[in-house]
Amino acid sequence: MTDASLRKDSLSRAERKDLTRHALMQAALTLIAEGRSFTSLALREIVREAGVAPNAFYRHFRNTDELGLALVEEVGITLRRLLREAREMGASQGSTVRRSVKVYQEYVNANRPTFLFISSERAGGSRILRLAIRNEVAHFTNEMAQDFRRLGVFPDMPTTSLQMVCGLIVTTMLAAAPEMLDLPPEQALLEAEMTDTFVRQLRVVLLGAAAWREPSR
Amino acid sequence: MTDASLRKDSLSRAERKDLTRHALMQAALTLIAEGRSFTSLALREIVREAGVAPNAFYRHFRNTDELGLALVEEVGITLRRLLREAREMGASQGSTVRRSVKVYQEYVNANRPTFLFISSERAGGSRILRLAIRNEVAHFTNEMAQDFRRLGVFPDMPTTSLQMVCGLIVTTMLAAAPEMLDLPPEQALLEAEMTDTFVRQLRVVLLGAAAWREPSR
DNA sequence: TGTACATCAGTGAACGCGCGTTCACTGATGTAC
DNA sequence: TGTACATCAGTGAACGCGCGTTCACTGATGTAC
Repeated sequence: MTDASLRKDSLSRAERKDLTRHALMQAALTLIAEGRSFTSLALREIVREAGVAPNAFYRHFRNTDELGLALVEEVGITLRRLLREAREMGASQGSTVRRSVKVYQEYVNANRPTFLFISSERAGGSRILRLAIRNEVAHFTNEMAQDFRRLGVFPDMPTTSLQMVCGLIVTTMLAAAPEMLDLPPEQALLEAEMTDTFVRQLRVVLLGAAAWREPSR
Repeated sequence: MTDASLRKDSLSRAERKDLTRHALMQAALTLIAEGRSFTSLALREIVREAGVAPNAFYRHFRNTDELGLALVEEVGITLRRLLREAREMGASQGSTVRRSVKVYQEYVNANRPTFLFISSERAGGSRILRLAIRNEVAHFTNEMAQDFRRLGVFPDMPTTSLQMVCGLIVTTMLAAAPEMLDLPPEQALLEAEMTDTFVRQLRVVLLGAAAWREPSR
C-alpha cells in the first residue's frame, strides 16, 4: 500500500480523523463479513478490529447505532453504483434478464458485507436503522422506475404502477441476496438452480407487468 | 385463568417441566414483541421475563440458539395454520386476492411476535437458525403449491414452475410482513396504501404466472 | 396401602469476563501574533 | 520565519454492571418393594 492517502504523515488532522472514522466503519463491515450481525456487534469489538482505543470511538459516533446510520449511507451509494453498472451493461446479445441477474450476482458477491448488512438489518435490529435502510431501498426502487421509463419499458404504465412493479422486482432481488450469500462455496449445481429460479421469477414479474391493465375504478 | 392446565397442583413433573419450557419460549416472544431482536436477547433476560432462575434454563435448552430452534418449530405450525385459514376462507364474493391479503394482514397482526421473529431471523442472526427458518418457509411454499394444484390454479403448469411462482408469492408476503408490523398505529391511510400496493403486486405475479410458457429448451 | 429411596426441576450464591462509559492525560497539528 | 498558545484525536486506567456458567443444594414427585 503505497497509496498517498494511506501515508499518515503529511496528512491534515481532519484527514487523519476521517481515516479513523472509515477504519471504524470498515471494521464493522469486516466483522459482518465474518458472519456477525451488526445488531450484536459491541463497541469494543469494533474498536479492537479497527486497532483503536475504546474511547476514541466517541470522537466519531455517539454510539454504535450512529455508526450503523453512517453505514446506511454507504448502502445508498452501493445500490446506486449497481444501477449504473446495470445501465452500462447495455444491450448485448442474449436474454436481458439473465444478463442482469448475472451482473447482480457478481455485484452481491463483490459487496458481501454491504448486502449482509442490508439483508439482516432491513427487518431486524433497531427501528431507526431499519427505517433508514428501507428509505435507501425506496430510493433505489424509484431510480429503477425512472430507468425503466427512460428506456421505454412498459411505456403505457402510469408511474405509480411502474414503481409498484419495481418494488416487486427489488423485493425479489433483496430476498435472493441472503440465499446467494449463504451458499456454500464450490456448489456450482445449487448455485445454477438458484440462479435459474431467480431468472424465472423475474420473468414472471415482467410478464405480469406487460399484461397489467389499470383497474377501471 | 381457571384453565385446568394452568393449575400447577395436580400436574405431573413432566407436565410442569413442559409448562416452564413454554414459559421460556413465550418470554422470548414477549421480548421480541417489545421490539427486541431474538439474536440480541440474553439468557438472563429471558429467564427474568419467564420468572425463573437463570440456571433453570439449562434444564430445557443448552443455549439460546436451541431455544430459537424450538421457536422455529412453532413458526412452522403458525404458517400451516395460515394456509388452513386461507383454505377455509373459501370462495365468497369479491376479489380473491384482496380477501387473501386481508386474511394475511389480520393473521400477521394476530401473530406479531412470530412474524417479527421470522422476518428478522430469516436473514440475520445465526446461520443455523437462518437455515431452519428457510426450511420452514420452503415447506410452506410447497404446501401452497399443492393447494394451487388441488384447486386447479394454473393447471397446465409443471410442478417446478408452480413452486417457483409460489416462492415468488411467499417472498412478496414475507417482505410485506415487517412493513406492516412497523406501521405506526392509527395510520389508516398509510395502511390502505400499503395494502393496495401489496394487492397489486400479487396480481402482477398471478398475471405473469397465467401468461407463463415453459422455455422451449 | 405404607415406607424408604431415587430422581430431578428449580434455587441461591458465586465466579470471572467483557461490556459501555468516564476520567485525566499526551503530544502532534493548527493558529495568532 | 519564529514563538507561544489552543485545539483536539487518540490514550491508558479505572468504574460499575449484567452477562453465561458452575456449584452444592432443596424438596416435591415418582418408583420399588
